[in-house]
Amino acid sequence: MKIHKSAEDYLEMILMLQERKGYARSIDIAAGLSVSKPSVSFAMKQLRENGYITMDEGNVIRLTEQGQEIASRVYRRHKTLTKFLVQIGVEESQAREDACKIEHDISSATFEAITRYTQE
Amino acid sequence: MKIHKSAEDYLEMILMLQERKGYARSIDIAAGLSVSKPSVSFAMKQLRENGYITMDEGNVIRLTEQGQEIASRVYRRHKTLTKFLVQIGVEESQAREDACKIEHDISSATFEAITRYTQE
DNA sequence: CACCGCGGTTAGCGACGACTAATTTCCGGG
DNA sequence: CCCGGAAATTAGTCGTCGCTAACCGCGGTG
Repeated sequence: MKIHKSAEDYLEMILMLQERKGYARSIDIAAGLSVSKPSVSFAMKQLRENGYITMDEGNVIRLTEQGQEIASRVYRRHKTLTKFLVQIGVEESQAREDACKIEHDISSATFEAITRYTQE
Repeated sequence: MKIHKSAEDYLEMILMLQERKGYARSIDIAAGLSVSKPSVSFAMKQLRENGYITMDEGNVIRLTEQGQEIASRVYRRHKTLTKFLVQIGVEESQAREDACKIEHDISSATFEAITRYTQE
């Protein structure tokens, strides 16, 4: 399975919810990403079938090792990009919004260059 | 009509071809973007119907004022982003590739911040 | 003059990701 | 015990974007 942008977004949101609330359910993801419940349901089915997440009886979603890896990578990019944008003068919420889109597109070379810049 | 990423790419490529070769035909666009002829044909139909381009009897494609505006904006972003990435240490061809994706996503606020940075 | 190739187009198909509407399942309170 | 609400799912639809196969029209050349 190839991981698409939307799948990365879903995995990232699961991680964010775990940090923020301690758990993640489909409904929370729908709210967090402003998509409909069925969209989340379908996406979770795909992620489940491909071994990126598990769902227990209470419908709580957990990341598998594979899922965790992707989620972490995307989330790290998200934070770094946001920080970078703020640093060059973009307003916080705008920075977050743009980071959200860019995080899926850039090569690791570019990400590393930005990381380097941000740390200076 | 809402202009999508793909439409932006087509318009940008038309502008690039005009600069590089003096004219743009569907077949050149297909080669430039690595897509099939029918994909270009269909895209040109949309752009034509929505007033972004014209095609003369020789099938040469020209940008209308509206089309020119979008193409220029995207192209400007493309160049600025590439320059920026190279500046922070990304290898040229990688920079171009990443710029190609980012150019569609960033807000004007972010673009302006990057422009500012690049000029310093 | 007949043929071939190039460029463009039409028709038909598939993947993906979103949506709405409707159904299922479960749980807590009256 | 029954009902209502919350969460998840299924079914069905749509829009975007790509593709292949097949066809059209035109111009140059043997």
